Amino acid sequence: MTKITLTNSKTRQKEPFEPIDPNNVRMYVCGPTVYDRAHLGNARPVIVFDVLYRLLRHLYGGEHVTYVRNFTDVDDKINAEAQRRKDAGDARPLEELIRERTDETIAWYHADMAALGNLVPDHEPRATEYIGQMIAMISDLIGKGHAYAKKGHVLFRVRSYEAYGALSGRSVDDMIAGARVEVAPFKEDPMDFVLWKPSDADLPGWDSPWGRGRPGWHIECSAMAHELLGASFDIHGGGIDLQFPHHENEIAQSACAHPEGEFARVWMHNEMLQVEGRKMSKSLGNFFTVRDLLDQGFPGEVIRFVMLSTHYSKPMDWTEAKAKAARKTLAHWQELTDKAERSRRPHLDVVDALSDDLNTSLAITRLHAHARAVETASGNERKELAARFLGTLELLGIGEDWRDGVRIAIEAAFETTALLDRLTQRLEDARAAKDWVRADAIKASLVDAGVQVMIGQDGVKRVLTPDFDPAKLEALK
RNA sequence: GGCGGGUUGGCGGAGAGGUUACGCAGCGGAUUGCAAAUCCGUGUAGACCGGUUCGAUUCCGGUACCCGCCUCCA
Repeated sequence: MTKITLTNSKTRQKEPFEPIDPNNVRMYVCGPTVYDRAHLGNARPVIVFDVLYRLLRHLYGGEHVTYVRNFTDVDDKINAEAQRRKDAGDARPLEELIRERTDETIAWYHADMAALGNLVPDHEPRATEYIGQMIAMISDLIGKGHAYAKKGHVLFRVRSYEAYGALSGRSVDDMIAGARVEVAPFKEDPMDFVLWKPSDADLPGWDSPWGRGRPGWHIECSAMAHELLGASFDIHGGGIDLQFPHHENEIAQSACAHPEGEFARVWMHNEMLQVEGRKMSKSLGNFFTVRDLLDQGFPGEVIRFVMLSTHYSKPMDWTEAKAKAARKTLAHWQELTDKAERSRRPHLDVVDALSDDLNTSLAITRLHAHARAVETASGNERKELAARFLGTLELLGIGEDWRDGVRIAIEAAFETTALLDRLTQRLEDARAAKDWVRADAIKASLVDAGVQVMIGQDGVKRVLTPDFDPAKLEALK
């Protein structure tokens, strides 16, 4: 079987991947805080780890892989949004407003991530549904001397965990010297972090041994990962920005609470996304959500393709030029696989590329070669190659809705098929009559409306391009 | 200050210590009524300075510049 290698942040090395249990390969990826629409940067880890999920499913079997991605629905940004609505005159209790906000954000997230061609993980736990497990874990940590309660807070005692900082390559002393730590009077050590914090009356809270309060950010992942995947599991993923402090703290909590396990064996971090060479930020005016792009007419698949064209370990630069090129490539590939059946035998060299630390860029390179092979083949061989090509694309989550020909769907949607047929017939007639002036005029107007016209041995073939404008076509009646 | 990523031909972007990456664009050709699409061919790349080596863009050291994280952030 194909062997996977993955770069493990924990060891900073590319290592052969050996699942703890090949019959149940387990991965956990940090999901979104559900206070607003997912931005483009949020989409990168989702797409990257979706490809990993697909690869694992392909190699180990769909029923032998468990993928967990959480929703963080306890957070001060969520509280602030709910409070804003309350201040705006909504009379309902805050709890209800929060639930409404998180519910609607999760629905958006599902829609947007589906539009990008991502599979839904096997479990999508919400933090609020695991408060009991978090409280139990915190109590356990206190019992073991790794945490302490003070003034309604519970803090993790960083000095009690020797390996703290190993994942991110930092030492506690260096970080304190670096001085960017919050000093709070109730902390034994400035690096200690919050496991539990008190909530006043107008904040969401749960009863606990330390009074009414809410969990700190990091504990949820430790609690949910343990509940759903056990004390040891295979892969933990997320953005590189989470490496510290979030993942470092997760490790500390989980390792101390469950010393019998090893928590995550392999840690994977994707690099950040940039936009036209700059950090995406509201202040630079280049901030946009996935939904913004979709609404601007970028197909989800194009966004996905651009994301996969850069290796996950490198900064990814989103540019319109890349999107344009991706659109062109995908249009061609779609044309190649039009009406093809999907084979279940993907090309091995692409599987190999993905198995080599998820080298999606190399996988795409190899797909180009396969595309050419389809193009140059004919008859049954072409049919077979097209089927395998389509089956290979599935590993990248591309082409899943091409099966019946999106082209046909679009034409039907615009109710232009009949009109197109008529115009095509007119072109055929003009050609048959060798009336080149008329033929050229018809062709030019079709091209102007965004219809690609291809004249070959067996007549006129037309393909709708992304620039297709039904209004212009109507004008040709 | 600490930690990390990057620097490859016009643009994007990989692998490999020595033999063509690949894609887009460009150029030449085939094909075509003309086109489009496609196919074939075509690129004096590897920030800079040292080192290791028979040989480095690839390994090692240093320099410069760009980006990010260390505070909520994927």
